[in-house]
Amino acid sequence: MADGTIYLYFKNKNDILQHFFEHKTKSVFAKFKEEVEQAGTANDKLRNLIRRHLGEFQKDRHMAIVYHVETHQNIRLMEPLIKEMAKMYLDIVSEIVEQGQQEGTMRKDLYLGLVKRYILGAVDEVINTWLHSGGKYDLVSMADPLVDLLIRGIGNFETDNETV
Amino acid sequence: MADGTIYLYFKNKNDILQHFFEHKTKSVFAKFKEEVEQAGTANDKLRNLIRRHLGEFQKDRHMAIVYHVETHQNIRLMEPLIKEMAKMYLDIVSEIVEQGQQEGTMRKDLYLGLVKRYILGAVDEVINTWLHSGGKYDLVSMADPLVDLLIRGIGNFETDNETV
DNA sequence: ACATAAAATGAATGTGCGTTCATTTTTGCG
DNA sequence: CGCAAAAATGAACGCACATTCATTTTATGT
Repeated sequence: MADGTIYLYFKNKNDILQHFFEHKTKSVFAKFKEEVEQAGTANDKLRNLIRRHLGEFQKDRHMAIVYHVETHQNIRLMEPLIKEMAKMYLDIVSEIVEQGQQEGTMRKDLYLGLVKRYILGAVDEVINTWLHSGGKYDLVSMADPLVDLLIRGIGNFETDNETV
Repeated sequence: MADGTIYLYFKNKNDILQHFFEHKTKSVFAKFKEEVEQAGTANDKLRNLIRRHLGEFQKDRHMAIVYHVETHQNIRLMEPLIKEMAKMYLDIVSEIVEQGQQEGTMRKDLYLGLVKRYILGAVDEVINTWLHSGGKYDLVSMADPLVDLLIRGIGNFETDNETV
């Protein structure tokens, strides 16, 4: 494809990014929701979500790079779209956490906005590290240890009371 | 200051960033270490570290912006310096976690490399959200709730056995 | 096979940003 | 002051990258 060809289909670079993200976002979030629906417990939903999140970014490195550059730019070309994505992620996380709270498996005293940043931040950093390693190792294998951290934290709170 | 003046002191833009980060990194990590030394328990050290981390980024918005843009660029101008910073952060986190493990307040089964991404990712995301909000609210006030999440996670593991 | 429309091409142009350097301004000292 | 050295200036340059458009290539229908 020649340099100018793309301008027959898109207005400018911003427009290209806009359409690319809009398309990709729809497709990826549909998959996220699928994963969440397929699982029963909130913990399983979170695990599936993050596995899929890492999986999709591993599968499409170009998307991963553009996403990471764009979301951390000072002046973002696609501010509204990125905000919409953040909102969608918040919704998914909220749904999972609220279910977990009803099940009694997740804490009641959680500020959902912060939990979303806590989860998305950790996932993004894992992806970022992977990207800058040149994508040598399997990204999805990070999912389970990461989810374990997200749910249990780094603190040690003995689970069994069998200490006699 | 005129456009060209800075080139009397630095070779090029890369050189400017290099020196800026080198200087800033030294100063900030010195403060981090101070915070860690001042606290007794591992939990307190982590809380101090993150308070100071958020505090320093809040105090110097320009640094925060450049840091966030640079560390997420595809081709990073200062790859080695950024890697060095990541290493320093890993060292601090490792030191804290290892102390916590000896105290019995932190889990023994932790992969330190992942814990570093888990912590740094969450902190970075909190800063990123703050930056894109225009820095309207107090960033440091996020420290305590965030540390609580990092240590305890989002899972609900009843602490008291007084049920009955 | 030919005509016409549709699509693609890539050289040329515009633009923003990093960088240079001849000139101007400021500083320090007798 | 006066004068030389040091520092600062900002117009001008160059380069990378976004964009345009006259021309060429490909597709479609009769």
